[in-house]
Parts: sequence; structure tokens; C-alpha cells
Amino acid sequence: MKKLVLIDSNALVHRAFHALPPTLNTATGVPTNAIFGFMSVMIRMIKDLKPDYIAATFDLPGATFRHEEFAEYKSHRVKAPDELYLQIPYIKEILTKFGIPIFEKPGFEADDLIGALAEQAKTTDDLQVIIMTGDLDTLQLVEKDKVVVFTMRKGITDTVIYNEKEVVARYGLNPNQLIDYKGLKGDPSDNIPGVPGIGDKTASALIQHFGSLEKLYEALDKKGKQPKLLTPKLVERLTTNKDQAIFSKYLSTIIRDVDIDFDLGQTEWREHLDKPALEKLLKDLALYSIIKRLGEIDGSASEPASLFDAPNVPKTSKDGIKTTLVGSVAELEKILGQIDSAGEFVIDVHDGVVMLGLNRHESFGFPETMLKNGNLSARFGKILADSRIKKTGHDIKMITRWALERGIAPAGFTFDTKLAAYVLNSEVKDFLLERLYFAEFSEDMDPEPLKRPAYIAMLKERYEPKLEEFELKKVLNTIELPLSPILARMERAGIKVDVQGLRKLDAIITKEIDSLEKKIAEMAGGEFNINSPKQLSVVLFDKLDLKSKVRKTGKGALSTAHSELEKLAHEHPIVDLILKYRELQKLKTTYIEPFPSLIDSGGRVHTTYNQTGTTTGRLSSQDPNLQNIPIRTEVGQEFRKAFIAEKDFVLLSCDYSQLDLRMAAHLSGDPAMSGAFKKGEDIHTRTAAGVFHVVPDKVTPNMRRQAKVLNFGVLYGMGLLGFQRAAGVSRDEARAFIDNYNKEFAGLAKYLEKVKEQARKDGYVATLFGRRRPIPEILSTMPMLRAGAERMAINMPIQGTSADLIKLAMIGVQKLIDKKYSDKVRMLLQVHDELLFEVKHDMVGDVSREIKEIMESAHHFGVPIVVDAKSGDNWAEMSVVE
DNA sequence: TTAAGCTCC
DNA sequence: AATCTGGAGCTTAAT
Repeated sequence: MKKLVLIDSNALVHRAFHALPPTLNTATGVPTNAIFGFMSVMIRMIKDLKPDYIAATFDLPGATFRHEEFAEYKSHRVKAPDELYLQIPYIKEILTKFGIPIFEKPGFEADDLIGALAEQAKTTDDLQVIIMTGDLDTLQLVEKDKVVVFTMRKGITDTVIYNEKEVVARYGLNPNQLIDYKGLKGDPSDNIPGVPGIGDKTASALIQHFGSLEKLYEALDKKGKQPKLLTPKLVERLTTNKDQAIFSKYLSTIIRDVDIDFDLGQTEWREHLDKPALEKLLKDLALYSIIKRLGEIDGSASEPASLFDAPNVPKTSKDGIKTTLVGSVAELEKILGQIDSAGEFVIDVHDGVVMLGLNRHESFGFPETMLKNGNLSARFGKILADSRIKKTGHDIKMITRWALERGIAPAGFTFDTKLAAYVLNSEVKDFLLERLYFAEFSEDMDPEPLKRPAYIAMLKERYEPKLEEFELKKVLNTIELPLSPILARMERAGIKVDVQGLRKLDAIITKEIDSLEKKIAEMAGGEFNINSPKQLSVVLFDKLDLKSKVRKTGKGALSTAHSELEKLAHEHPIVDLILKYRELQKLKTTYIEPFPSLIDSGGRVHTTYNQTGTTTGRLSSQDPNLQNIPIRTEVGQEFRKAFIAEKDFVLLSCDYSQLDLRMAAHLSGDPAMSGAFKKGEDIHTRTAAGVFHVVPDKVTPNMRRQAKVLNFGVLYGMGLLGFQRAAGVSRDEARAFIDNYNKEFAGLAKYLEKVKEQARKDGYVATLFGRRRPIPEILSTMPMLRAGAERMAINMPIQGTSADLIKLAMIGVQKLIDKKYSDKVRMLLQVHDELLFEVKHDMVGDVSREIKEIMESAHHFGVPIVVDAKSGDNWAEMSVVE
């Protein structure tokens, strides 16, 4: 099958322009970011698809539009900046040198020409039409595998091809129904209005049900019995906006009957390619890296990965690393034998290839598919599961997950270059092997995947003496390394979600949001986007002319943050509605909506823990983040109820009480604070009593609240003004409270000074267990930077020691589970000072006591450590375990 | 991509 | 003159 690629140039240029920073320029100042992006995508496309024919289309403004109104609409569209338009002539020139013909016609958009060309080309047998574009407007043209769309995800890095199946999978609609869908939903980026109040879901549901916009309106005219989905409100919206809907559909329809001459022969670009001229032009534009990549298009450049080479032929590159791609079972068995007797090896898994290394000079790789061989798989599994055989990896959590998913429980991970690099410097932003290698050896790593084990071995050699020097071996060996496989198990376990409950909640909240939207629009005297702080501030401060003083944002605009809106609440009832709207909108879009798609076939969601993501030693959780599930508000609680236990199991939550404050008490040795914890007093009440000079019985709720702010403020390095604001007291009061606090807890105050001093002296701070964080800015001459550094210095040992403790506890608890309760207890989540388990319901009493004990005594401190255990059927409704 | 906003500990 | 509480992740608007 031959391939014709049709380039939707305008969409692609826009995408490239916005995806790349505007920092690329020629010496004379011509911006080139869009050109660069356009070219990268094109080279990748040619490399991947190897098209026989290519044609490009561009917008050309002109008088003869389909409709007056349409031209009208266009003029309202936001103009892209000049920097973008400046680049278009260059792109056209490049395309010409490429031998690619350009199609444009006054009054027509690039889209329309694509439609017309595709229409003509698809009559040719044995020819696939591929539309290359930067947006999804042309998806409507997709037909089976005959006409497909090639576009990008996430900036311009990931490419993806949509055929008819994928369109249906993504939208639940046929390609030709997408225009009906858009007619209802609209498209703000194209200035297509659609029907107000109808979004993604409703539009899709309606079209799925009725088939098309026209049929939907026919059904509405007939009255009679209507499906449930057509609520009276929805019917009203549809009828009042009928014309607009029809017009919107018309606007989003790509016209295909444009009169153009098209001849496949003229698009045989390889015939017309003028490479020298192309290179010269790119050189003038200072796009040297593109010139380099031009080799890729005709295969003259070497393939990056040797995985395509014949197996079993060892290759030695000039850096002395010998690599072998193993293709035969016998060969692999021999290597596994070597590993067995060596007793240690490096393992890495990348793109379906398993790579093994014995030292920094030699490594092997074999395709994962070879493990389908039962004998081989058993042999390899045994090596992985044998804790006496030492394994080193880069990201052993990932490798553990990989193995677990293949039925192997790996053991014996004794080194991880990613974790080592993290404990050596937690400030580093990402721990890609390539980056670490460059940082250590000041040269680029060969992208050849088979070499990775050798590089990992090299890094390990570099890191070991450093770990020794900075006394970080203990943190790595007793905390991070044993924790990593445990996290892998937790990720794999996931947590069960009540989808049904989630759906109900969604319906309720959606309704509530709808009605809030309406009320807010009414009060504001017109519809606007409440989610846009910019539009919101216009409504509040200009239209409604609210007078209360609010803070400015970083850029000088009036802030509409929650804390600021509260100040306006007494002036106008709209404010409370906006706050409620925000709360619900947040819950819906961040938590409820994404969840269903994240649930696996067993009804569970799986987070990913980042073990190297924080500077203090905490974990973080992503995709989804299960460490910030709402809890405070009533709707938040409702959402939490959707996290449930498997049948015959209950959830058990064990959380450390006042962990950070206990750590502060221990680290500082402050007698008053330690004393309070030893006596089991309420720490905030005790603090209030000390600061306000009253007996604890006389502490009012307000005094306790202020003391609480003070206690937490101390952990974070809060200043006078911060406390004033957070506690809502006057400047003098604030100063008096802080003075009293520092007298009452003089030991704590002294400790905090000592930490800052140590940071200045050593350039770093550390936790009780020796985990470090560099604080270079503590010596900055800029007061702001320095103050910030001091706050970090104060907080890290406290937050970090807490993080260390719970990690130790997790290791201890997992040991208990493996020994006594496998299949009966699963550790599911860690939320900084809380561990969540799934426990066989009839065992929760015993299990809870044992876990509590392990958590409380994971390490001995100068203050008691207290864990509260609660259990229940869901994450919201839990009661204390006796 | 950034800024603003909100969720959690 | 401007800032002002530590550690995270995610969504939306706007560029």
C-alpha cells in the first residue's frame, strides 16, 4: 500500500509554535521555534511512515467565503502573534525545497483543502491517505484505515495515529458524527459557540443516542415520550439555541468540494527533493540539529538502536563496552549460568528488552518475548527471586513491578543508582540515567540501550565512595532500598473504588454546579467563565464594584483566591456561590471525572509513588495522586466514601498522632514540649496555656486555634506577618504571642537557631537518620532567597525525620505481613503520616494491634510515639479499633 | 509552558 | 520596594 501524507500546515504550525519556548532565533532575530517544531515532526513522520507522496495545504484569507457570518466569525478569532506569521514563509520555502507542493486557495482554510484532497485521493486504490495535523479538527475526515490522522500528544513529542476504530474508542462516535458533537459542545479555540451549558458528556450522549443533530431536533419536535437523558432544562437549552447549534455544526464541517487540480505525480516528493538547497536554507535559519536529522529521512544515518542488528554478534564500541543481543535460548542459558555463579549482576528493562550486565565492560540484552519459553522463564525467575544473588538496577521499583506483573517476586536488590543519586542530592529534579551519567562523566551517554547495564555499573562505582564519605549508606540501605519493592507491591495492589457511588455523586454535583452557574450568571448580569480568574475579577471588581481590599497576585492582578474572596463575602451574596462553585468544580474535574478511566478490570485504581520526588525525603503520589484526596469538607467526605475494601475485607487506617511536632520535640529536646507529650496532653491546649499564661482548663477554643497556628508555623519557619495573617491578630498581639512561645519553648527556639547555624556552616541540613538536603542559598546575599533557605533548613529535619520514621515502619509492617498475614493483609497507601491497609474483616483487631505496635516502636525517641487505628468499610466512615 | 487556584500532610 | 509558612500534584485559562 502506498501512502499519501496531507499536511494541515496551519494547525501544525500553531501547535509547534505554542509547544516550544520562543527562545529559538536566528542571529538576525527571526524566531524559529515554529519552524523547528514543524520540521521535527515532519522528519519523524517521514522516518516512521516513509510516505511515497506528500502535499501541504495553507490557509489563504480571501473574499469568497461560504457565508458572510462566517467571515464575521473569523474576524473575532484571536490573532496569533506576529512571531508566528513571520515563520510561515520560511516553512513554505522549506516545503518547496523538500519537493512538496503547496495547495492554497483564497477564502479557504487548510482544513478544507485537506478535505478536498482526501476526497479525491481516496478514490485511488491501494493508497492510504494520512492527514498530518496539530489539532483534532480533521478527525471528521477519518475513514476506516483508508483515511487516518497523524497528530501529536503532549507538546510535539509523542505522535499518534487515529484510524476509525481509535476515533470510536475515544469519542464513542463515528468520525462523521464529530461535527454533530461539535455543534452541541462548541469549540472555544475555533470560536464555535455550540449550545451553552452542554459539554463533553451531554453532547456525546445525545449524539450517541440520536445519531445526528438533525435527528435530535426531529425527535424534539415530535414531543411524545422522551428518553430520560432529555431533562426539561436540557430541552429548553436545545430549543432556544437551535439555530446556533445548526450553525455551529455548519462551522465545524470541513467542506470537501473545493475545486482544485490534484495530480498524485506532483507529490512524489523524493523526485523533487533538493537537498543541498534545503541544507543551505536550514543553515541560514541556524537549525543545525535539523540538518543533522535530515539524514534520518532516507535512512543514510545510522539507526539509533542496535536492537535491529542480527543477534548473537557481540559488538565493542570505542568506549570499550561490549554488547551482545542474545537471540538463542542456548546462548541465554549460558549467560544466566554466568550470572548465577557471579552472584551479582545489573538488570534493566527498556522497551521490551531485558538487559543484563556483569560489569562496566560488558552487557547482554534479550527480547522479553524469549521468556515465553517455560524453562527459560523458570530459570530467570529463580535468579530474580533468589535473594542471595545481588541485583543492581536503575529504578528497582519499576523493575520489581515489571517482574511482579510476570509472576516473579524478585528479591536481593542491593543497589539502585536512582535511589543512590537521590540520597546523595535530593535537590536534583529528575534522575534519568542519561542525566546522572552526564553529571558524573561530563559526556553524553550512548543511547544504545544495550549499554545501559554497563553505564549503571559505572555510576555505581562512582556513587559508592560518595555514599561512604557523606555517611548516606545507612539511609540508602536501611530505608530506601528495602522500601522500594514494598512500594511496588502497594502500587500493584491498588485500592478498590465504588464506581457506582462515584457516578451518583457525579450526577448530584453536576446538577448543583449547573444551578450555581445559572445563579451566578444572573447575579453577575451575564454569563462568564467562573473558572477564569481574569474574567471573575472583572465581574467582581468592575461590574459589581466590590470595594474590600484584596491582595494582588504575583503579576499585579487582583487576587480571587479563597482567602481573598472571604473578605468580600459580606458585600455580595455572589461570593459564597462562587466559593461553593469552586469547591464542587474542583472535586468534579480533579477527582471524580478522571477516576473511572483509571480503574482496572478488578475495580481498583493504582497510583505511582515517586520515591525520588521530594527534597525532604517524603514520598509523593501521582496518576492519580492519592495523597490529596479531600477530607475536610462534606462533599470531600462523600468522595472519600468511594474508596472501599474488597469483599470480606475492611480498610484499616493507622495514623501517627502529631508526628511532626513530636519529632520537633525530640530533635530539640525541649523539656516543656517533650513533657507535654510524655504526659499525653493535648499539645495545642498545652501550648495555649503556656502562651496565654492560663491553666489548661481555661483555654478557650479560640486560644487553642491560635496556639495551633503557632505550633505549625514554627515547623514551617513562619514569620511575624505570616502569623498575624494566619491567626487573624494584630501586629502587637502577634509579637507578644511569639515572644511568649519562644520563652515557653526556649529549647525549641534554640534548636531552630542551631539548625540554621549548621546550615550556614555545612551548607546542608539532615534528618535524625542522616538523610541530607543541601541548602546552598543559606549564604545568599539576597535577603529574600536567604530567608527562604532558612525556612527550608528549619523544616527539612523535622518533616524528613517523620518521613524516615514512617518508611522504617512500612518496612517493619511489610515484614509482619509477609511472615504472618500474606493474603490477609495488604498495605495500600501511604499518606505521609498515615498507612492504609486492607485487612480480612475478622482479623482486624489483632492486625491493628500488631501494626500499631510496629509503627510506634519503629524507632525509639525521647518522646512517646502514638498511632491511632481506625477501620471501616470505606475511607470516610471509620471507627476506632478497640 | 506558566500562573492561579485548590487538594492533601 | 516587596515580601511574608514547609513539602507535594492536578486542572484550567491563557499565551
